[in-house]
Amino acid sequence: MNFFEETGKVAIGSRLRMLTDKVTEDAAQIYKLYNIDMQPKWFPVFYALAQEKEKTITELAKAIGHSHPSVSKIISEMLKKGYVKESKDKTDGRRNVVSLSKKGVEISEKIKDQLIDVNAAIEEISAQSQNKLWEAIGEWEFLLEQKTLLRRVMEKKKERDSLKIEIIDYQPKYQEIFRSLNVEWISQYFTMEETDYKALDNPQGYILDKGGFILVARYEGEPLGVCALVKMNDGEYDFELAKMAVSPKAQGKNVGFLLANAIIDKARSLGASKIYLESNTILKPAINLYHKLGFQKVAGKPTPYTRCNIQMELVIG
Amino acid sequence: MNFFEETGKVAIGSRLRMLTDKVTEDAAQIYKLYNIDMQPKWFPVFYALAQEKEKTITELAKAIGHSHPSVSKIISEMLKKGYVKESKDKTDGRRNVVSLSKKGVEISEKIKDQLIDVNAAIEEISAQSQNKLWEAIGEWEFLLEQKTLLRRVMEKKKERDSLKIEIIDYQPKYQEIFRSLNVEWISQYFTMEETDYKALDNPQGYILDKGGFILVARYEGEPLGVCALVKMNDGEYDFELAKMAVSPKAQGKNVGFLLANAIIDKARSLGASKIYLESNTILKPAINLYHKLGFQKVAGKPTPYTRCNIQMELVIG
DNA sequence: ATTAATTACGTAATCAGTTACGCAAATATA
DNA sequence: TATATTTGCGTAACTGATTACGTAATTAAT
Repeated sequence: MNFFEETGKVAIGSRLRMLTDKVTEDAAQIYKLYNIDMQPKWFPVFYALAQEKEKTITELAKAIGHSHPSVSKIISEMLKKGYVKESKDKTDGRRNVVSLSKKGVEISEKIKDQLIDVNAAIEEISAQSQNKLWEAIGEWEFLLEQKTLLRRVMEKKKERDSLKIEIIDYQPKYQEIFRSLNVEWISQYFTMEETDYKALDNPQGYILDKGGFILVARYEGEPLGVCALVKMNDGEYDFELAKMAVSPKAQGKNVGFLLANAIIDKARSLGASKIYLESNTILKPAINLYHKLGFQKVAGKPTPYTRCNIQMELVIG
Repeated sequence: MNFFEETGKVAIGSRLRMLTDKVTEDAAQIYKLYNIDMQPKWFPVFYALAQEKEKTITELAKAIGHSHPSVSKIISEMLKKGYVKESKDKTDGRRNVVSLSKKGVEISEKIKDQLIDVNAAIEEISAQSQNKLWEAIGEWEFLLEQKTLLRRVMEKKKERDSLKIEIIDYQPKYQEIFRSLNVEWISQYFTMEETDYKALDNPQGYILDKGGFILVARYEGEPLGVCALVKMNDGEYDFELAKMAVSPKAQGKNVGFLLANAIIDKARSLGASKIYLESNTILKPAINLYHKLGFQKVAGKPTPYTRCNIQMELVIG
């Protein structure tokens, strides 16, 4: 089980928490050292009020990055100590405008020395370290703002999954999976049609022998996606992309994208210049995928499928 | 009140907390992404067990840096899920030995991919930043281990206070404070003696005119500490350090140290080679101070004070 | 062999935050 | 003008941690 030993950096969350605790734990005693009767958790609110004089509960919450009930509670505690005073906003009766009381302003005077010393202590630690914590936090905040950890992990997962997916040529043993995967989604959203059965029951005769191709996507050896390139006897298009199906088991693994990409490559290698496809706008993820791949909406082509309500083409560059 | 604007770095605690929150908040969803039924708070325990196979509650608590009740609760939750199993230690009936169950081991297999991806995501963030958070945390942990934030702040306070303290020569207007500060501590711990009154009621005649000195420490203009150097008619010692008194108001401000240091300098500038003093072991802070200044215990000198149970001397280098 | 101190650990109470919810005031919309 | 939506904020319930405390087992000291 020593696999875990190599995955150290996932512990960054824990390490951050522990450091936060260590930095924070002395706070109460530091106030005592300066004879200031204040709870550490009040400080951000206090600080915000000292800077801005007047603020409503919600403004304070936003300023210090807490929820408003948290601020509400803190204010009621500080009120009991007489450090702040409340007053209703004249023009907006919902707002509770909070400001430091005379006693609060006195405390803010007393606290100055403490802030100077704490600041000096932190600067000392910074000066003694090679790596700048303050700046590093800033960078992490920025980077996580740009893209959350969840999103980054999702990308990494997709990347790694892609490596596990192999796209291979159709073989007769895949006829069953080719059929079942397609039947699954077609009958989920629509009903199977005559033309479907022709292609799915006899891919060899109906697709391959006519100059088309079928590709299969395998994930860890298991076939979980299929896609066909049907030769078209048409002056305009070389192939039709059809019978694309991915198992629900493989959802979110990028199988559709890899499969479609491979089939386009195949068409390109065969000298095709234009690919056609038919779909239905109910199938939003599919439409998005086609769009991402460069397909553009076209109209006017006759189709044997009743479920077709959108037609698209891709000009191969 | 824009003073506060300049004291930015005290906010390091808040910034750390917020970053911790941000890094942590996606955790639950990341588990969901991999279809792993686990609460984020279980992970450290899980991880520790995956590395070491068997551990008691207390060992786990130490390993993950939580309190033991916290681990106790987590284990009982994981037990309900069937991820761990408990068993009493045979040789020590108090110990609750915990290990992963079969189901737990299965989860640990499933979780590997997730760890790889999370790790990759964190490495990506690290690679995109100039400042190294991971290393910076390590340095801070080390530095705070060496000396806590509280201790550092205390030092800064002392430094700053020292600057505010001035040591000046005795003037007649300080006779009252010289008397009252000494009476205060003497009568708190002992009773005033004949010799005390002589010196305190008439410092001019009893100390200064005989070739002695008195120094006064002022904190923000207010006299809060006194110390005398009494000329001795003795073949061995030049002066006696006596009547040192610091107001309780100035406790913790290093006044005693500065005062004693100044009086030793005074003696040195007068060509003294040995200073003597008398005290009582009840007065621990005072004895510590004398020790810190280099005074050594001696014995055998006759003394007029009944409260004296320790005698010390300093050889001036 | 008692007695005292220490250790392991579970339960209870507490704490500092959160989310959920509901009321009232203000604002937007029909 | 009536009605719906949004906003401000307080209360309540929950969460993940803590400290405090009690009990039982072990170890040390007399």
